[in-house]
Amino acid sequence: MIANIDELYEALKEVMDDKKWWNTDNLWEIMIGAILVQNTNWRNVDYSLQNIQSEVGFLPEKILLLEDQELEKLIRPSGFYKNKSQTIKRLLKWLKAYNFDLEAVAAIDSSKLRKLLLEIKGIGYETADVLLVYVFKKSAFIADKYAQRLFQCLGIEEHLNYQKLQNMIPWSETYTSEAAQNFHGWIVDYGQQYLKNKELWETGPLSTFTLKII
DNA sequence: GGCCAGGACACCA
DNA sequence: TGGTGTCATGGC
Repeated sequence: MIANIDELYEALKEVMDDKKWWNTDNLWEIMIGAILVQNTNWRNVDYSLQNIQSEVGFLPEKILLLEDQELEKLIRPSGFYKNKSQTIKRLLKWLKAYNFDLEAVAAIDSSKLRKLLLEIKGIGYETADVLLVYVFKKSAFIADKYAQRLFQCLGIEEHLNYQKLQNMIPWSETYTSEAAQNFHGWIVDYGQQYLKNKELWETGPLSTFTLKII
């Protein structure tokens, strides 16, 4: 268990820019981007998002009307396009039962909503948490690869995976959705700047941060 | 030309 | 529960 997660939050806040992680307020774009970015470079995702934007403008009804092959063609640049196109359709079909009313879905209790999202094939822990935090404005700690790398660098000895790290973090829902977004965004940014290799890590401002492990 | 990028899943022991 | 192969593209 990590005892000073709040100190890490403050330390990141101190050294990182307060930029928005997504360049859009369109929740449907964020949702689809969250699926497309699975194990994929953001640049490639951007090509796909532009294709979807120009073809159907992120309207969920229109996306569901696309033939499988049409959707696959639009998202081809971001890779794994057969899997991802089906995941997008499954998620949108699930949301159709709520009349595409994202506010109604967001009203569902956080842990129940997480379970429901995880029942959708193609949505795993990370994507579910990203959707919770960025689309449904819930509070959660996103324990992605960059977070795992960061905590590994900070001295966690055992090999981490998504669940292990998340279980080590006593995440309090007193953190707002915005705080959860900040935390995640800062960690990813930090990872891209300072977690490429050991030498880089040692030049970073967090290399002297001391994790309290209990 | 090999390697990587904000995963997820089926299959196996 | 935990490890491994598979799904795929574009940029560096």
